[in-house]
Amino acid sequence: MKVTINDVAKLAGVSMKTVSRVINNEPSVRKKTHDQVMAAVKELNYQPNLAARNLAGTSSYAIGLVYDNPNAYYVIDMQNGVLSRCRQEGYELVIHPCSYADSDMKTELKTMIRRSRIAGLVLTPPLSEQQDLIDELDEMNMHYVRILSGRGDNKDNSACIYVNDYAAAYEITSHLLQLGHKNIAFICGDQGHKSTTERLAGYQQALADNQIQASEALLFRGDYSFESGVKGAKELLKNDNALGITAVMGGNDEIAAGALFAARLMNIAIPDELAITGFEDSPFSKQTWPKLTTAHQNNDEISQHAARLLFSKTRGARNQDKDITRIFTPSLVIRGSSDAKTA
Amino acid sequence: MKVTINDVAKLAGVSMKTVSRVINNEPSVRKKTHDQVMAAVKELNYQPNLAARNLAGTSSYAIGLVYDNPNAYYVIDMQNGVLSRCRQEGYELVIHPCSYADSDMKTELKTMIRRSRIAGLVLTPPLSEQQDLIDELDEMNMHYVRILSGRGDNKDNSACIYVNDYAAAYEITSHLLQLGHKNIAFICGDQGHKSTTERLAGYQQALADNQIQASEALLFRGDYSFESGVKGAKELLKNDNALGITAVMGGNDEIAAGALFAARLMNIAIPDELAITGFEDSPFSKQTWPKLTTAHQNNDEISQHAARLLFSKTRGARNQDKDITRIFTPSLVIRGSSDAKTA
DNA sequence: TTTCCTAATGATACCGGTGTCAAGGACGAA
DNA sequence: TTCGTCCTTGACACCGGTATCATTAGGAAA
Repeated sequence: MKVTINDVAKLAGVSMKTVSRVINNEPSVRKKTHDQVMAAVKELNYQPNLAARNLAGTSSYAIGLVYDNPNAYYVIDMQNGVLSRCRQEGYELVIHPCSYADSDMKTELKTMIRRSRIAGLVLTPPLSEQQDLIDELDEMNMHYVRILSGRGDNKDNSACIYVNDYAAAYEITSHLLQLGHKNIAFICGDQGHKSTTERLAGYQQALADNQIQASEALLFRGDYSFESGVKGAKELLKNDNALGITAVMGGNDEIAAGALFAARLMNIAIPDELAITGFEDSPFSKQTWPKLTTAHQNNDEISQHAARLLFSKTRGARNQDKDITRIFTPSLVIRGSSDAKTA
Repeated sequence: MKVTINDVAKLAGVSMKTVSRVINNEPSVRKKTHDQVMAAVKELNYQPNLAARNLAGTSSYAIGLVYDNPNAYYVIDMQNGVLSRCRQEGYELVIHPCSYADSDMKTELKTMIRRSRIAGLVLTPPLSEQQDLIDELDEMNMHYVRILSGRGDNKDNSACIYVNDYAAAYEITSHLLQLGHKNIAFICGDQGHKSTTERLAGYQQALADNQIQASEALLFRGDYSFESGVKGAKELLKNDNALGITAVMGGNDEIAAGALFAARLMNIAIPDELAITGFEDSPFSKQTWPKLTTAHQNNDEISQHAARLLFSKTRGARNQDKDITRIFTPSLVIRGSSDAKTA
C-alpha cells in the first residue's frame, strides 16, 4: 500500500540515503545510479512522506498564505496560483485567513508557524502593509514575500511584489479625460490601505498632468464595499448633481457596483449622464448593467511569482537577489459603464 | 525557541509519554499529574509538532477539503467553516481544488492523500456526487464526509450532509405562486448536477400541488453561469414574451443575475413585468438591481458540521452513528426582484 | 499489615525521512 | 604500479512525537 524510501532503495539496489539524494536533486550522484533510482521511484510510484521530511529536515516543505481580505475572488486567485507552484515543487500550502483587527492575530500566526513548521509566508494586502507584523516576522527570522500596492518604493531589500495601482488609476483617469470628462469624482476605499493612497495618487496626478485642479469636494472617503459605493455616489451626486460630476471612479469594483446602484436609484443614465469605473476586474464587473470599465490585474501570475520567489528564498538563495522585486501593472479594461460604444 | 515534548516533561517532572497522554486527553492520568503537565504546557507555550504527530501516529492530523466549484464565495465559506473546526481540534487543512473533467484528477487526489497523510476528506458538490470517486475512496478505506444536494435519500450509510434544495425550490415557487404568478419559467443549472435535479423537482412539485401543469416550454436547460442566465431569459422571453411568462426562477444567483441583465436589455421592468429569483444568496445577489429574491443556505454551519462529523469518524467513532446525516434547508429571502414592496 | 488488582507511569522501539561523517571507488599523476 | 584526491555511496544518529508493553504505585480487600 504505502511505499517508503526503503522500498525504493531496495528495488534500486542502493541505500536509502542515495534515494534521498536523488529525489532532492543533490549533486554527486552518478548518472547511472540516478537513473536506476528514478526508475524504481516510477515503478513503485513513490511519494516522499511530507511529515517525515518536515520532521527530519532543517527546512520544511510547507508555506503559508496569509490573508485578511473580504474579496473571495481575490483570495481564491491567490490560493490557486500559489498552490499550483506548490504542487510543482512538492510543497504543502497552509492557508491562514485572519483578521488583523483581532488582538491575538499575531499569536495565532506564530502558533500556526510553529505547529506546521512553516518555511515561509506569502503575505497579501492589506496585511502585507502592516509594519509591526513584518517586524515580528523579521525578528523570528521568518522568510516571507509580500504582495503590495506600490511602485517598487520599499526601502529595505525584502522580497516584494508590487501591484502598480498608481499607474492603473492614472490610466483609468486618462481614459475618462480622453472621453471629455472634466469633473471626475473618486470614491476611496479603506483609509488605512496602501492601495487607496496609490489609486488616489494616480487619479490626482492624471488630473494635474491635464491642468485640472483636484478638488476635495469630489472625493468621498469610504471603504471597499458596495454600501460605501452607494453612499458615496448619493453624497457626491446630491442636490440634483449640484457639483456637475460627469464621471465617478470607484476605488474597486464593489464600490463601482454600489455607485451604479445609486445612480439607478437616482435615475441617472450610465454612461450617458455619468461614467463609472471600477478596479480589479472582479468577475461580477461583467455582470452589472452596464458592464464595468475597470483595471485588470493578473492575480494568477502575481501569486505564482510570489510563490516562486518564496521558494528561492527558503531554499537558501544564491544569486536570486536581483529578482527580488517585480512590478505588475493592472491594465485598463474598457466596458460600457464608461463608454457606450463598447456596451 | 522551539519547545518540545521533552522540555514540557522535564519541567513537569514526568515522562514524555505522560505529557503525550495529557495533550491527547487519554484516560488514566491522575488529576494532579494532569494539572502539573498543563501548567508546564502553558508556561512554555508548548505546541505539539504536527509533522512528528503525523509521522509517529497511526492516524494523522490533517484533513482535506476537495472542491471543483467555480463559486468563489461558496468555496471560501466552506474553507472558513472547516478551518475554524480544524483550529479548534488541532488539525491541519489541506485544500484541494481540482477539476473533475481532468483525466488524472483521481491520481492527483491520491497523491495528495499519500503525501500529506490525509486522515479524511470533506467533499463538496458537485464532486461529492461522483460515484466513481466515492467507490475509489471506499476502496482505499478513506474516511470522508459528503455535502450533497438531497433529502437524506442516500441508500448506503456513509456520512452525508444534505442541502435540501428541493424544499427550498418548493418554497421559492410557492412564494411566486402566492404573488399570483401562474406562468413561471425555470432556467436550470448544469445537467449533471444533483442540485439541478432537486431544484427542478421542487419547482415542479409546487406547481403540481397548485394544479398547474408544468410545461417543458417554460424550461431552459443551461448551466450555472451568468451567460446561461442571459441566454435562457432571452430564449424564454423571445417574440415579445409570446409565452406570457411572468416569473423566471434561476437555478442559482448567477443565472438570475444573467436573467436580470437580459431583462434589462429587453426593456422589461423587474419585478413589475417580470419577477426573477435566484438561489444560494451569494453576496452579489444584494448588489444587483433590484436585489435578488433567493434561498439562503448557511454554509458556515454546514461546513463546520461536516468537519465535526469527519473528526468523529477519523477518531474512530464509538456511537456517532446516529448523527451521521443531517439535512439543512435553505431559507427563502424575499427581495425586490420578485416583490416590489421589499425593494 | 499483607495481598492483590488495577490504575498510573515510564522505557523503548519506531514512524520515514535528512544530516553527518566515514568508507569505498575511480581516476589522474608520479 | 602506487599513491593521493575527489567523487560516490552508505551507516547511523536524530527529528519529535506515538504505540506497546513492562513496571510501579495506590487503594481495597483479606
